[in-house]
Amino acid sequence: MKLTPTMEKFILHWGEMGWRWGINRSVAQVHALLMMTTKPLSAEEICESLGVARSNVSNSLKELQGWGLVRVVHVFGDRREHFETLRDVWEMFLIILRERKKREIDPTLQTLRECATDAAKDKQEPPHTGERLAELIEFMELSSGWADRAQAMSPAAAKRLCKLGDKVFRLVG
Amino acid sequence: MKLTPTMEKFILHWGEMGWRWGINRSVAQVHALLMMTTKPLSAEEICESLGVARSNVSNSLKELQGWGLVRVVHVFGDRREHFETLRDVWEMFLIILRERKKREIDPTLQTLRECATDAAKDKQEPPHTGERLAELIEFMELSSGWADRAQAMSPAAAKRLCKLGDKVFRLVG
DNA sequence: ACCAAATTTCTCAGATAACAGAAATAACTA
DNA sequence: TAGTTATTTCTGTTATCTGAGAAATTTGGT
Repeated sequence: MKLTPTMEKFILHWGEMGWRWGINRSVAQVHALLMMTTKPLSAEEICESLGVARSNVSNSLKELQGWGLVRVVHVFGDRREHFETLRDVWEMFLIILRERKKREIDPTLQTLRECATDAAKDKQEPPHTGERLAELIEFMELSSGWADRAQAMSPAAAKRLCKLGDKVFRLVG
Repeated sequence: MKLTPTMEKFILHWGEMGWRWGINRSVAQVHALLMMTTKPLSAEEICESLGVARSNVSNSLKELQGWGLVRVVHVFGDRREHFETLRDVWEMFLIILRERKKREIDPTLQTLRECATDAAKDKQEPPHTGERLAELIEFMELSSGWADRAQAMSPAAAKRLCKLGDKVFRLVG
């Protein structure tokens, strides 16, 4: 698996971007590599292609499987596990949306609600604390609702919705 | 500026969440603190409240001003600069959207396009590389378009759109 | 111009995360 | 069951990030 210059460039950039969004660089790079290859790769091949340690690849693949972005595939005549990522960008997007909602929005909403009830009980608490929290909660609840509806869509429907473009925004002038 | 338990809890959580999205913990904490206070705070006060070094606060505030999330305010009879964040969650959201688009989506789109033209030139490049890149580019372009339209909205319009909820999704069945 | 206060920049230490390599475990084959 | 290969877990090192404190600079007042 010798990488072409184009692939290298893409992998480097994807790693960097993933990192900016709180994803480990190696994890993002493994994902990028799998996106660029059609055939499933063994851990060994990923390792060689990216020039990172075997153990690192193993952990990155586990992480990506945890996100549901990478699947194990078996190849005839080969004991080793092979790995592939989803081929549909839209499906990937919806999965990431679902996971980040579960991992970040839901817990945040819960914390905010706890804070709000605490603030309501505690007489020491200045009144604006509750107000600010209420605004945040409203925002997060609406985001949460959108995320739920979005992830309930098929990838094709998501694509269609995006393509509607201006029509959607015209709903609110 | 003694913090109430509720504020502390919120600040800790916001710091953690910001960190998961690639924002420095202190930066997110300063932001959280400013969200929870109505009156503008001096760097000194922020420093004491959060128990971090003065220099750290200085840098965090610079970072937040770079995002456009924090503004300098002057207070009568006080030489020192005071800081406040936006009071509207929706406006904050739109600003973050705009910034992240500028910092991450736009450069990614540019890199992807460069990769695509490189791949088209290079005869060594397997054909599926170009196909995959084209899919990614389409996705990023649509995202980019949505982000542009969203950031062109007023915060109030954004809120209205979110509240429409199901109606939007029914556009695509 | 000088002094004092405020702010920023610089440097360095500590904490954390990333990663390589070794060791251990598991899975398959004969 | 022994031997081989694949995979994971563990451990220690390296790199990176974070943030404190000092030093330098800027700003404002007299």
